[in-house]
Amino acid sequence: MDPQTQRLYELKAQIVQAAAHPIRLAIIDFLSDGEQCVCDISEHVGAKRSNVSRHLSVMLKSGVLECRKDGLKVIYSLKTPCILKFLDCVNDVLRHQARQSQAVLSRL
Amino acid sequence: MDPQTQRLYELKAQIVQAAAHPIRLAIIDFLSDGEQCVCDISEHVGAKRSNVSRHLSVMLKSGVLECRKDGLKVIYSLKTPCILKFLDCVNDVLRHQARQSQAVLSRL
DNA sequence: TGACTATGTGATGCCCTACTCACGTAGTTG
DNA sequence: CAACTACGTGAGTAGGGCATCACATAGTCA
Repeated sequence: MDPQTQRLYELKAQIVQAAAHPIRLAIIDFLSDGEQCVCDISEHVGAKRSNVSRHLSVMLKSGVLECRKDGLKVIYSLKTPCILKFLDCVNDVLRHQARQSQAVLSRL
Repeated sequence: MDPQTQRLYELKAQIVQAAAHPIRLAIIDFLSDGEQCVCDISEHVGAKRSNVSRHLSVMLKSGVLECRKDGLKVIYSLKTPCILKFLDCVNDVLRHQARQSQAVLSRL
């Protein structure tokens, strides 16, 4: 595999990695309804502000989110609508697995 | 956030995590052309067999891949076509970022 | 049966990530 | 200015992921 292709996979992996955590998935889901400040996000996902802040910075860095300041608050929002399609695909996979599990169990 | 919702996010994160690595992305891409044995996968992605074997088992465990034995070889394949849509979405995000970067640079 | 091939796996070391605490900073409000 | 709020971040720690080596296993073929 040539270096350029490898580099491309690294970039893709960075994006996927940005979503590969329960809290981060919950944040993305929450933001799909519209922009939110850190304190509301923190309360919604049930994690400490400092922790949420770090997760947000990871997603910010990898280009999944963007933010703006509004007085004291910092408002985060999804940067691309693509990321939601992304999650739909994950749901598809999960449903597919569930159906398969059920098919196996029905033979009992 | 109630425990069931949280559990659901954990399941989703496990699937996303299964794809969140350059080698694993390369493997998924390679398998989109059809099933392959470990040795061919290993050669294609340019990683040691033992390492590839571990990556494969991770994706197998999280339901992204499936496998069958054929003589000495073990043949791996994608379990759900959904996972390819998944990667298309990642490409969308990447392209989106690239356009944005280019838009910024064009102002030089 | 003995040599060989393809694959999986325990053990190890290293590095990265996630979480928490404590503190600093920026902005608001009285 | 003083108190307060919202947020980010350095330090420290625990845990997990990844790559590698060495070895075990299963199957093939002469």
